[in-house]
Amino acid sequence: MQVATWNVNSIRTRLTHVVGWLQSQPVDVLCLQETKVVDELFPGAAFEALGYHPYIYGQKTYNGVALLSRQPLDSVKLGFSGVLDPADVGDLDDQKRVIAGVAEGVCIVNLYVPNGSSIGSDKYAYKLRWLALLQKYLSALLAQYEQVNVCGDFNIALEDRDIYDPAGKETHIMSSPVEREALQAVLAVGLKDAFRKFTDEGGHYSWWDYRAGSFRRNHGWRIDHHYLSPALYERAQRCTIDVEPRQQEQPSDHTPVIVEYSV
DNA sequence: ATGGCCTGTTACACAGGA
Repeated sequence: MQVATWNVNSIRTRLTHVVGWLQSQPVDVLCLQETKVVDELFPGAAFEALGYHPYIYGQKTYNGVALLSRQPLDSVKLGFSGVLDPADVGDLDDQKRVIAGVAEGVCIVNLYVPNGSSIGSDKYAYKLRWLALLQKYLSALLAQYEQVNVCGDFNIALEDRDIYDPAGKETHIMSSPVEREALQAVLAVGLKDAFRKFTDEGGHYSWWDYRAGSFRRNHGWRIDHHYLSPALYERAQRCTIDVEPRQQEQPSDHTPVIVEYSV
Protein backbone atom coordinates (compact mmCIF):
# COMPACT_ATOMS: atom_id res chain seq x y z
CA MET A 1 0.00 0.00 0.00
CA GLN A 2 1.31 3.42 -1.02
CA VAL A 3 0.15 6.83 0.20
CA ALA A 4 1.42 10.10 -1.28
CA THR A 5 1.08 13.76 -0.31
CA TRP A 6 1.42 16.68 -2.74
CA ASN A 7 0.71 20.38 -2.43
CA VAL A 8 -0.26 21.11 -6.03
CA ASN A 9 -0.79 24.89 -5.79
CA SER A 10 -4.11 24.85 -7.72
CA ILE A 11 -5.50 21.53 -8.94
CA ARG A 12 -6.95 23.10 -12.07
CA THR A 13 -3.63 24.60 -13.16
CA ARG A 14 -1.80 21.37 -12.25
CA LEU A 15 -4.35 18.86 -13.60
CA THR A 16 -2.16 17.43 -16.38
CA HIS A 17 0.77 17.13 -13.95
CA VAL A 18 -1.27 15.21 -11.39
CA VAL A 19 -2.97 12.95 -13.94
CA GLY A 20 0.38 12.17 -15.56
CA TRP A 21 1.99 11.48 -12.22
CA LEU A 22 -0.77 9.07 -11.16
CA GLN A 23 -0.41 7.21 -14.45
CA SER A 24 3.28 6.63 -13.73
CA GLN A 25 2.94 6.32 -9.94
CA PRO A 26 -0.47 4.70 -9.31
CA VAL A 27 -0.42 5.12 -5.53
CA ASP A 28 -3.36 3.78 -3.54
CA VAL A 29 -4.16 7.17 -1.99
CA LEU A 30 -3.01 10.64 -3.05
CA CYS A 31 -3.49 13.51 -0.59
CA LEU A 32 -3.70 16.93 -2.25
CA GLN A 33 -3.35 20.36 -0.68
CA GLU A 34 -3.99 23.87 -1.97
CA THR A 35 -6.56 22.76 -4.52
CA LYS A 36 -7.87 26.35 -4.56
CA VAL A 37 -11.28 25.50 -5.95
CA VAL A 38 -14.85 25.10 -4.74
CA ASP A 39 -16.15 21.53 -4.75
CA GLU A 40 -18.52 22.11 -7.71
CA LEU A 41 -15.54 22.99 -9.94
CA PHE A 42 -13.11 20.30 -8.74
CA PRO A 43 -11.98 18.25 -11.79
CA GLY A 44 -13.11 14.93 -10.30
CA ALA A 45 -13.99 13.25 -13.61
CA ALA A 46 -10.35 13.30 -14.70
CA PHE A 47 -9.45 11.18 -11.67
CA GLU A 48 -12.49 8.92 -11.89
CA ALA A 49 -11.35 8.12 -15.44
CA LEU A 50 -8.09 6.84 -13.89
CA GLY A 51 -10.01 4.68 -11.42
CA TYR A 52 -9.75 7.00 -8.41
CA HIS A 53 -12.52 8.02 -6.04
CA PRO A 54 -12.23 11.73 -5.17
CA TYR A 55 -13.13 13.13 -1.75
CA ILE A 56 -12.95 16.89 -1.65
CA TYR A 57 -13.09 19.73 0.86
CA GLY A 58 -12.42 22.92 -1.05
CA GLN A 59 -12.90 26.65 -1.03
CA LYS A 60 -12.53 29.50 -3.45
CA THR A 61 -9.03 30.87 -4.21
CA TYR A 62 -7.31 29.67 -1.03
CA ASN A 63 -6.54 26.38 0.72
CA GLY A 64 -8.62 23.31 -0.12
CA VAL A 65 -7.69 19.64 0.39
CA ALA A 66 -8.69 16.39 -1.34
CA LEU A 67 -8.15 12.64 -1.14
CA LEU A 68 -7.94 10.48 -4.26
CA SER A 69 -8.27 6.77 -3.52
CA ARG A 70 -8.25 3.68 -5.72
CA GLN A 71 -10.67 2.00 -3.31
CA PRO A 72 -13.65 3.78 -1.75
CA LEU A 73 -12.72 5.29 1.62
CA ASP A 74 -14.59 4.62 4.85
CA SER A 75 -15.51 7.21 7.48
CA VAL A 76 -14.51 10.31 5.54
CA LYS A 77 -14.25 13.26 7.93
CA LEU A 78 -14.30 16.88 6.74
CA GLY A 79 -12.54 19.51 8.82
CA PHE A 80 -11.73 19.42 12.51
CA SER A 81 -15.49 19.30 13.08
CA GLY A 82 -15.59 15.86 11.48
CA VAL A 83 -14.01 14.61 14.71
CA LEU A 84 -14.16 17.33 17.36
CA ASP A 85 -17.07 19.20 18.94
CA PRO A 86 -17.79 22.25 16.75
CA ALA A 87 -17.84 24.33 19.93
CA ASP A 88 -14.15 23.50 20.39
CA VAL A 89 -13.35 24.10 16.73
CA GLY A 90 -14.73 27.63 16.60
CA ASP A 91 -13.54 29.48 13.49
CA LEU A 92 -10.74 27.02 12.68
CA ASP A 93 -12.77 25.22 10.00
CA ASP A 94 -13.46 28.44 8.09
CA GLN A 95 -10.36 27.67 6.05
CA LYS A 96 -10.58 24.22 4.45
CA ARG A 97 -7.40 22.48 5.54
CA VAL A 98 -8.32 19.06 6.97
CA ILE A 99 -9.79 15.88 5.44
CA ALA A 100 -9.45 12.30 6.65
CA GLY A 101 -10.60 8.86 5.53
CA VAL A 102 -9.93 5.19 6.21
CA ALA A 103 -8.34 2.85 3.63
CA GLU A 104 -7.61 -0.78 4.47
CA GLY A 105 -7.93 0.03 8.16
CA VAL A 106 -5.45 2.93 7.95
CA CYS A 107 -6.78 6.33 8.97
CA ILE A 108 -5.25 8.77 6.50
CA VAL A 109 -5.25 12.40 7.65
CA ASN A 110 -4.52 15.02 4.99
CA LEU A 111 -3.47 18.44 6.32
CA TYR A 112 -2.64 21.85 4.94
CA VAL A 113 -1.10 23.61 7.92
CA PRO A 114 -1.35 27.44 7.78
CA ASN A 115 1.77 29.15 6.47
CA GLY A 116 1.86 31.85 9.13
CA SER A 117 3.23 34.60 6.88
CA SER A 118 5.75 36.10 9.31
CA ILE A 119 6.61 35.71 12.97
CA GLY A 120 4.37 37.79 15.17
CA SER A 121 1.72 38.42 12.50
CA ASP A 122 -1.98 37.64 12.89
CA LYS A 123 -1.50 34.70 10.51
CA TYR A 124 1.30 33.41 12.72
CA ALA A 125 -0.99 33.48 15.75
CA TYR A 126 -3.59 31.64 13.68
CA LYS A 127 -1.01 28.98 12.76
CA LEU A 128 -0.16 28.34 16.41
CA ARG A 129 -3.82 28.25 17.44
CA TRP A 130 -4.49 25.83 14.58
CA LEU A 131 -1.64 23.53 15.67
CA ALA A 132 -2.96 23.49 19.24
CA LEU A 133 -6.33 22.26 17.97
CA LEU A 134 -4.62 19.75 15.66
CA GLN A 135 -3.12 18.16 18.75
CA LYS A 136 -6.61 17.53 20.17
CA TYR A 137 -7.87 16.33 16.81
CA LEU A 138 -5.08 13.78 16.41
CA SER A 139 -5.38 12.62 20.02
CA ALA A 140 -9.01 11.79 19.34
CA LEU A 141 -8.17 9.88 16.15
CA LEU A 142 -5.32 7.96 17.77
CA ALA A 143 -7.72 6.85 20.48
CA GLN A 144 -9.98 5.49 17.74
CA TYR A 145 -7.51 4.02 15.25
CA GLU A 146 -4.34 2.02 15.78
CA GLN A 147 -2.96 2.77 12.33
CA VAL A 148 -2.82 6.46 11.49
CA ASN A 149 -0.94 8.20 8.65
CA VAL A 150 -0.91 11.98 9.14
CA CYS A 151 0.45 13.67 6.07
CA GLY A 152 0.44 16.92 4.18
CA ASP A 153 2.06 20.32 3.90
CA PHE A 154 3.09 21.18 7.46
CA ASN A 155 4.82 24.45 6.60
CA ILE A 156 7.40 23.60 9.29
CA ALA A 157 10.92 22.18 8.93
CA LEU A 158 11.60 20.44 12.23
CA GLU A 159 15.39 20.25 12.06
CA ASP A 160 18.29 22.14 10.56
CA ARG A 161 19.06 19.23 8.23
CA ASP A 162 15.64 19.88 6.66
CA ILE A 163 16.71 23.32 5.39
CA TYR A 164 19.32 24.10 2.72
CA ASP A 165 20.66 27.01 4.77
CA PRO A 166 19.66 27.15 8.45
CA ALA A 167 21.17 30.62 8.93
CA GLY A 168 18.50 32.95 10.26
CA LYS A 169 16.16 30.09 11.08
CA GLU A 170 15.12 31.59 14.43
CA THR A 171 13.41 34.52 12.75
CA HIS A 172 12.21 32.71 9.61
CA ILE A 173 8.69 31.46 9.20
CA MET A 174 8.57 27.61 9.10
CA SER A 175 11.69 27.15 11.23
CA SER A 176 11.26 29.36 14.29
CA PRO A 177 11.72 27.67 17.67
CA VAL A 178 8.09 28.31 18.63
CA GLU A 179 6.81 26.63 15.46
CA ARG A 180 9.14 23.67 15.91
CA GLU A 181 8.02 23.26 19.52
CA ALA A 182 4.38 23.44 18.46
CA LEU A 183 4.89 20.65 15.93
CA GLN A 184 6.90 18.58 18.42
CA ALA A 185 3.97 18.87 20.83
CA VAL A 186 1.65 17.59 18.10
CA LEU A 187 3.95 14.62 17.39
CA ALA A 188 4.16 13.84 21.11
CA VAL A 189 0.62 12.47 20.93
CA GLY A 190 2.31 9.42 19.33
CA LEU A 191 3.60 10.01 15.80
CA LYS A 192 6.98 9.50 14.09
CA ASP A 193 8.49 10.81 10.85
CA ALA A 194 8.39 8.11 8.17
CA PHE A 195 11.11 9.77 6.08
CA ARG A 196 13.62 9.72 8.94
CA LYS A 197 13.09 5.99 9.46
CA PHE A 198 15.12 5.48 6.28
CA THR A 199 17.21 8.58 5.61
CA ASP A 200 19.48 10.42 8.05
CA GLU A 201 21.31 12.91 5.88
CA GLY A 202 20.16 16.38 4.90
CA GLY A 203 19.78 17.73 1.39
CA HIS A 204 16.37 16.11 0.81
CA TYR A 205 13.59 18.66 0.30
CA SER A 206 9.93 18.75 -0.74
CA TRP A 207 9.55 22.48 -1.49
CA TRP A 208 11.67 25.00 -3.40
CA ASP A 209 10.86 28.68 -3.81
CA TYR A 210 9.85 29.64 -7.33
CA ARG A 211 12.29 32.55 -7.12
CA ALA A 212 16.04 32.87 -7.43
CA GLY A 213 16.62 29.53 -9.16
CA SER A 214 16.04 27.72 -5.88
CA PHE A 215 15.26 24.33 -7.38
CA ARG A 216 18.21 24.38 -9.78
CA ARG A 217 20.49 25.09 -6.80
CA ASN A 218 18.61 22.67 -4.51
CA HIS A 219 17.84 25.51 -2.12
CA GLY A 220 14.85 23.73 -0.60
CA TRP A 221 13.01 22.88 2.57
CA ARG A 222 11.53 19.59 3.76
CA ILE A 223 8.11 20.72 4.94
CA ASP A 224 5.82 18.00 3.52
CA HIS A 225 5.67 15.01 5.83
CA HIS A 226 4.23 11.60 6.66
CA TYR A 227 3.87 11.13 10.41
CA LEU A 228 2.87 7.63 11.55
CA SER A 229 1.39 5.95 14.59
CA PRO A 230 3.66 3.26 16.13
CA ALA A 231 1.88 0.29 14.53
CA LEU A 232 2.07 1.90 11.09
CA TYR A 233 5.66 3.08 11.56
CA GLU A 234 6.62 -0.56 12.00
CA ARG A 235 4.93 -1.42 8.69
CA ALA A 236 6.65 1.37 6.72
CA GLN A 237 9.00 -0.10 4.09
CA ARG A 238 10.02 3.07 2.21
CA CYS A 239 9.52 6.83 2.22
CA THR A 240 10.73 8.80 -0.79
CA ILE A 241 10.52 12.25 -2.33
CA ASP A 242 9.85 12.25 -6.08
CA VAL A 243 11.53 15.37 -7.48
CA GLU A 244 10.54 14.62 -11.08
CA PRO A 245 7.30 16.68 -11.04
CA ARG A 246 9.26 19.71 -9.79
CA GLN A 247 11.50 19.45 -12.88
CA GLN A 248 8.60 19.82 -15.33
CA GLU A 249 7.32 22.97 -17.00
CA GLN A 250 4.96 25.11 -14.89
CA PRO A 251 5.38 22.94 -11.78
CA SER A 252 3.95 23.25 -8.31
CA ASP A 253 6.57 24.59 -5.92
CA HIS A 254 6.10 21.34 -3.90
CA THR A 255 6.78 17.77 -5.03
CA PRO A 256 5.19 14.47 -3.92
CA VAL A 257 6.33 12.47 -0.88
CA ILE A 258 5.41 8.76 -0.94
CA VAL A 259 5.28 6.22 1.87
CA GLU A 260 4.88 2.46 1.33
CA TYR A 261 3.59 -0.13 3.80
CA SER A 262 3.95 -3.89 3.96
CA VAL A 263 0.67 -5.79 3.67
C1' DA B 1 19.97 43.92 1.97
C1' DT B 2 16.42 43.06 -0.94
C1' DG B 3 13.65 40.59 -3.93
C1' DG B 4 13.44 37.29 -6.92
C1' DC B 5 8.04 33.85 -8.80
C1' DC B 6 3.42 31.96 -9.15
C1' DT B 7 -1.94 31.62 -8.62
C1' DG B 8 -6.60 33.41 -8.56
C1' DT B 9 -9.47 37.30 -8.59
C1' DT B 10 -13.44 40.51 -11.37
C1' DA B 11 -8.07 42.46 -11.73
C1' DC B 12 -5.83 45.83 -15.38
C1' DA B 13 -2.78 45.47 -8.80
C1' DC B 14 -3.60 42.91 -5.21
C1' DA B 15 -3.33 39.17 -1.35
C1' DG B 16 -1.28 35.02 -0.18
C1' DG B 17 2.03 31.82 -0.44
C1' DA B 18 6.76 29.94 2.03
